[in-house]
Amino acid sequence: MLHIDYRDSRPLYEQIADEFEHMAVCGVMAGDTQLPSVRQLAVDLSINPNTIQRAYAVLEQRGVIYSVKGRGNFITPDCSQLRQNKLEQLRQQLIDSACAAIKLGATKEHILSWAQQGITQGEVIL
Amino acid sequence: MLHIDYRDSRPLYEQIADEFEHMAVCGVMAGDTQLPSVRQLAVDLSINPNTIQRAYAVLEQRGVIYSVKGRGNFITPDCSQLRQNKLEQLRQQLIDSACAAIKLGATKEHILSWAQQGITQGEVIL
Amino acid sequence: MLHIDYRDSRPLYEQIADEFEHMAVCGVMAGDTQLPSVRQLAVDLSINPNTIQRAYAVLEQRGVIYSVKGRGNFITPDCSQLRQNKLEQLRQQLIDSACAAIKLGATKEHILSWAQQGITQGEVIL
Amino acid sequence: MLHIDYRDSRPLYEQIADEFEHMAVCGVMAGDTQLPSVRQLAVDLSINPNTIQRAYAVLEQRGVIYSVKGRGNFITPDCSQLRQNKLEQLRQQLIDSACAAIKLGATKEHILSWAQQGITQGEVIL
DNA sequence: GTGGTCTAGACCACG
DNA sequence: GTGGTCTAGACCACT
Repeated sequence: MLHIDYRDSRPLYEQIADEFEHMAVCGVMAGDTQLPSVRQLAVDLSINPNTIQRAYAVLEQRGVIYSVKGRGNFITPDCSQLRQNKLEQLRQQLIDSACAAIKLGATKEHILSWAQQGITQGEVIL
Repeated sequence: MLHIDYRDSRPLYEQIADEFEHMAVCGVMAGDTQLPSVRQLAVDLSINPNTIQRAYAVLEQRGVIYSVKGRGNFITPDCSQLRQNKLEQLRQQLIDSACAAIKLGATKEHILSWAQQGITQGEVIL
Repeated sequence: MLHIDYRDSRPLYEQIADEFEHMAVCGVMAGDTQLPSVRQLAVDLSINPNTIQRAYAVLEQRGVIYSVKGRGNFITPDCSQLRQNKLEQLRQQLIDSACAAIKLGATKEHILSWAQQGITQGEVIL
Repeated sequence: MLHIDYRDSRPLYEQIADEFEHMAVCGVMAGDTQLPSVRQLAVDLSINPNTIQRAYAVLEQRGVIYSVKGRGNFITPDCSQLRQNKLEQLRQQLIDSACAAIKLGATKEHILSWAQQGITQGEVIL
């Protein structure tokens, strides 16, 4: 089940889109898997169908899903590109953080220890 | 001079506040340095004074500056706390990036190399 | 066998109709050739018979096929008119593209080289 | 004034977006030119503001405009990339038309004459 | 005043 | 049943 946080400053449609993108790119939802229908998800989350519709439109624009009129929305089969983009984004983010921390006086050892911390944290959950 | 980017999606007041905070926490502006007056900065940037006022309010709320009625706004002298907060924030961000990248299949070596890249990048500019 | 692309944004009935029209106008299917029955094609493509029915209706309306009650659907023998229409359509499309490209600053040489490219591409496949 | 065609099968928001994109890429609207406000254009065209809003969202996603909260929407200054994309699109379209026409029996001379026709048509209007 | 988000409800096209 | 478009009107954030 999706988790929506009304106190989050991000719009609802973006939260929903991000959650599905995460599931798609992580392989939790395989290619060609059908997403819940706009109307069904709307009642499940107690959210207006238009908002769900918008979330799905965003996902289609991002290339995460494809939509077929009269049939439904489905995960795009080839996710390798999506994963690459996501990794590149994370890479840039990590570099930026490290760079900024150094400028604020963090030592090289600090940074590497944080990175190590993130690594073990990521492996544990696997 | 401050740099404002109208094409940035962030609100103007936030851009201005972030720039001042960056200068304060990096030591570019020392403690008790006086900030430009609301009106003066407004005409310099060709921006509504209300926007500047709000930026300063945000900075005061963040503890980056203090304001003295009738005199002006000044950088908070003790920046160590601010720097600590900022570093903690960067640390969490770096850990999150590393963690997420691992989950997407990045290797331990990748992460450490990226961190190293950020370190050298940060040192170069010093 | 017909090729259906569920990720295509065009409706299924249109994809099917276009494929048959293409085969008819190119001579791949000769005049009076019988098309597969609605029910048969429906099971072959795992598609709702209504969709096939609609595709055939579109083709009949376009003049590409004729239907005989109780016998089936057949390619219209005289394809010269269809081919003329199609060519006229392509001609207009090509002129429009060239015209628009010129307005955007493309040179006369560019256009002619593109046209030449299309020509060789079309001849190669023959 | 924009021209909206209710008999066009394309959605209204797409018609509006296309018209503005055309004006931007052709230089009719220079960089940083402000577009009419969402509400104003809505009353001018007697169209719901949401529809205009969506058209503008599409344009922003395409990189044709940028939007500033509280100020308005503006044409993206650097249009060179947009023009390149548009030209590449026209190029592919022209090649496809020529290729298809050849396959339907058009002669090389036909194609070149059509291309020439498009060229002169484009130049005349300049 | 500006743009952005969300809700509610209608209508159409597709399968 | 499905997705897609449009209208009407509300509320919020920003300048």
